[in-house]
Amino acid sequence: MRYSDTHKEETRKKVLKAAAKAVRAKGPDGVGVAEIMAEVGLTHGGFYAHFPNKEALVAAAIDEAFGQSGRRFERLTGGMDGREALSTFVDLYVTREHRDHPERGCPIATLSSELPRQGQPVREAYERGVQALIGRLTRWLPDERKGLAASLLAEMAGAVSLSRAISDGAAADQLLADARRSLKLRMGIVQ
Amino acid sequence: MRYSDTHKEETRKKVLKAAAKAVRAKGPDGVGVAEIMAEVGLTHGGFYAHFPNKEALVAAAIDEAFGQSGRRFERLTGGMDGREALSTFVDLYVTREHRDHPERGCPIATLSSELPRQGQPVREAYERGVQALIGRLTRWLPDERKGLAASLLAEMAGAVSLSRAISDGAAADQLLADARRSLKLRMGIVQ
DNA sequence: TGTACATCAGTGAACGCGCGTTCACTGATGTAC
DNA sequence: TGTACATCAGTGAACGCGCGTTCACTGATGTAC
Repeated sequence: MRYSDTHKEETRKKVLKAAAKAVRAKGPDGVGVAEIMAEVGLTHGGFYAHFPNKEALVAAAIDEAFGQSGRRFERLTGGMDGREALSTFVDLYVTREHRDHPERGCPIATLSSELPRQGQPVREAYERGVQALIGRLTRWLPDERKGLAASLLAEMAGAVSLSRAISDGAAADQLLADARRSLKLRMGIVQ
Repeated sequence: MRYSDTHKEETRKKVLKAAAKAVRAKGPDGVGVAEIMAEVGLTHGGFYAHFPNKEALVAAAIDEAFGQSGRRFERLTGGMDGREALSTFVDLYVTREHRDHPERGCPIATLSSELPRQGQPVREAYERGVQALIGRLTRWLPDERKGLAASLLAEMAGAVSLSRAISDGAAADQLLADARRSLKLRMGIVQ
């Protein structure tokens, strides 16, 4: 063979990472096959040796994006108890930093509204990611509040999402601060 | 003149309404000029007598969509005091009905994530709509909670948006019920 | 009153462009004999 | 050991399609004289 045994797999991973980045930054419809391949240093024709079509790439990219975010949060909350982990999570998620950098943020805040209109494989990948995040929050929550995970996640994503529409920085900060306070109350972290 | 004095204005309004419907159902990038004109019974070439370009149509359609929703909520809460209006609003907004029918729902829940990536005129129209809704909520809230309007709206839109990603109907209903309870607590409607 | 001209919403062919997808080909290397 | 052939990731031209936009034209009616 012309290339090493792992070469093809490595190329696929590079394509996937470039696609995950593009999906975060521009949404599922903002990803272009030729653009992604060029970013990896290849031409568009080679794409179909790795993925059957664009939709499969987008679905895989969404899995990858959720995977990246998940691993990041695992790393940042590793060794913490539930209470501390939740508090850290809220303080990382519901922030000006997250508002201002969708390209490295949570896929939910970036994709929520347009995802219901995507094809089934893409919607399934998205739901897998959402459920994984709900699972993570559920594990951290005390027994009597475990059922709230989904609605807490909705509040977090909604706050970041709406804050991106508000051009007045101070008002956006206020929104985020109010959301953090509400979330921590609901989680039982503060009174 | 071949047409009545108001004919052109009427046509423009029909185009705008069709566009508002399409924007709600398919997002800003799902609106096609030819499709919208066909829906009104015209051909695509005539479009440019009414709008300078597609972006202007989308921006106007978003204004129109927010206007429609606003008038609907005004009608449904007319004559109520703040407390009752807020409660009614939450019970209309954070529901399975709204989750299942984005095409007649709030533009925020349908557009939030993709709007930051739109051009300036579209983003401005969206922010106008968001601010109008925040204003409406603020008027209804008691003095000591007025600042919470934006974060309450974020929680409502986030709940509807995320519930659309959850295929298990019972889990989605639970999310919405939890959100309604949290919202009414934060509004001071229930304890 | 009649005729020539202006007006203007709407028509539909055409253009340009981006983009997903296909496909014949390349060229380096492994394998069969 | 040498030669012919198979393999396969990647190339790049080409195709089809959708879509926004342009533009010469239509045809009904109002207006000037």
